[in-house]
Amino acid sequence: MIALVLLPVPGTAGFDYRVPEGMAVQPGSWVEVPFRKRTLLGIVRELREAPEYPGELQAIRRVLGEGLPPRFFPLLARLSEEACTSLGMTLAHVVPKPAKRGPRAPRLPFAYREPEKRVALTPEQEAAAEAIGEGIGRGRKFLLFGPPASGKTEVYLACARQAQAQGYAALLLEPEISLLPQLWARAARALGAPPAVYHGELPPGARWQVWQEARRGGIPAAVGTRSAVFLPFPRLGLIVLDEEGEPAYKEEMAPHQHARAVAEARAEAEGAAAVLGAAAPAVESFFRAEQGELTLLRLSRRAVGQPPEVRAVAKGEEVVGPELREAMARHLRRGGQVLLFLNRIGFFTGASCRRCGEILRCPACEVALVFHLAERTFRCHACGQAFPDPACPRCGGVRFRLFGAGTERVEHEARRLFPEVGVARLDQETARERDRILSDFAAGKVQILVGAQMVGKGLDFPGVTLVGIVDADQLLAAPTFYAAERAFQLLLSAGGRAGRGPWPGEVLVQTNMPEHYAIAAALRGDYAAFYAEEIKFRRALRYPPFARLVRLLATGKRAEARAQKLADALKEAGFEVLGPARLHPLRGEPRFQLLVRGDRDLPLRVRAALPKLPTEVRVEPDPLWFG
DNA sequence: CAAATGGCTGGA
DNA sequence: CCAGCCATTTGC
Repeated sequence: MIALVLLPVPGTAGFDYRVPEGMAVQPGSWVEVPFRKRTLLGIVRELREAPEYPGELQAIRRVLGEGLPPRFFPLLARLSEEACTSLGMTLAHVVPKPAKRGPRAPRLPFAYREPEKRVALTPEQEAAAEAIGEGIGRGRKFLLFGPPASGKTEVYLACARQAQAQGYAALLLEPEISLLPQLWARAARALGAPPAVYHGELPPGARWQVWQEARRGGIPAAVGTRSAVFLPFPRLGLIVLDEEGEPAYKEEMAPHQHARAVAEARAEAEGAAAVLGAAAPAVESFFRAEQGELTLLRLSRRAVGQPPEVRAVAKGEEVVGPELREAMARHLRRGGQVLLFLNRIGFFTGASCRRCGEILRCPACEVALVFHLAERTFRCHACGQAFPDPACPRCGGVRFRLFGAGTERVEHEARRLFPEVGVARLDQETARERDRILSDFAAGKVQILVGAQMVGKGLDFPGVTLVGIVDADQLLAAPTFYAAERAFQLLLSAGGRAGRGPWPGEVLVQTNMPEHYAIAAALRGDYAAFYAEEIKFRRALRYPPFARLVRLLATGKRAEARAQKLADALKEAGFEVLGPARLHPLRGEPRFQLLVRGDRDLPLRVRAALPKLPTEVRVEPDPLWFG
């Protein structure tokens, strides 16, 4: 007997190995095999009578358990092909490896108390849950569109209960780990038992254990992040993507899959109902709902609290301008809590030489260095290198004019302005203490919480009455075709953190472009208005959903020549190619990027046109970022 | 991917 | 003429 084994090696369809007599191997098994002078783990793709490989075969050393039910191969093979990577590489990233150490209990959510919530559904929620319930077992796909605090989670949980009642598993996804504890706590109560937890930061033992349990059919419900979208439930009834427009659902590593696409493919293949939930859906998803590819379900109003009052105020020289300061004072005086949101970390975000004006940059990455006060050092945010004592590369000067504001500076400002209240900061730098910070905030030990990304989303603190967006304009400058969509999403969801309790909320947006359509629509909480403008722009410039894109990133010493060669070859083959464009180098490595534009089957056509690619070129279908 | 191979440059 | 460097090929 011969086994075709998929190994974590690029550009191969697998390797033939002999199966020793009596060894229990089946498609999907993890096996240990000799490979050159080392030992590798691989997954058996299929068993054959005769080898395809003409040479001498080696034998499988041992079987380490079951990895993946074979019915998943076609989906994963398609994702691999679209990203021009091997199925073996994809499996190595997607399927947890057998863990030697005994499984540890998954680390459970932080210990703040989940506030009691009303359980009865509104008629709208009821109707949505019913429609989705009918899609269970039928592979239907839904877009659940409702403003912040309109009770989407209640609908998800009602659907999960229905799935369970019919003997199906329910999978509930969030874009970030930080959002899992609340969902987990609510699901535990709504479903009568705590759901399993699965995400990329689980220790290997726990990962393996949860995956195996799911495969054996022993898990009725799970919450997780994008990596959980592959959990191999034998009977999957429901997959929910909460905040489906969040870019965190897109995997950065090959095969660069989007959890939404995987969820939909699984819904089609396994008959599960797929629910994409959002207050600000991806433009692409809303468009698909309009086209009838997704069933649109609307929740029209808040089920909890009342809509916040949202205002734009001019962004002047000060980090926290006078209006925002006044509003903070007012809310704090009344006992409210304040969230301040800024999407950049560090203290000063730029430095220029006092003698010659040169901007201080990372010598290996060319990006502007950011000053961090706590560490008393400049840092490159591309490669992470620290520069405690930089000198101007042009004139040797050592005095700098520091400018720009990151979360650390906002925190500092908040402490200076309101010395009598507790201030905390939650961003990448303090993420390790996330649980403690959020518990302190929930307990009222902290009144002002300053944060980046992770503060804007999902968190549900009834005491928050004021949300301040420190710099809305910066969101629009991102290097992506969907900067406006992202800005709208972030403003709306950050704003949705205000007024979730009994007290009315207020949102202040510091901006110098209050008339920009994304900001203006976000101020009114008007997705329809935003969508109407954005879809015109996408159509005019032929961006998704009116085209698909594939990004090719060439790195290494000969990146430029390589990118140019690829561009020429693709143009020759009739593709529409944008670039090559030079990106800032990373750790001294040059990077050049191409974008290819085309229709539905673009990734496969690109793949067919580029039979063998060097490892220094990565291919990313449906990219979101071009930086 | 990491190791092995093959083709070219350059040194004496 | 071969060490050293690169790009390319190979592994089963």
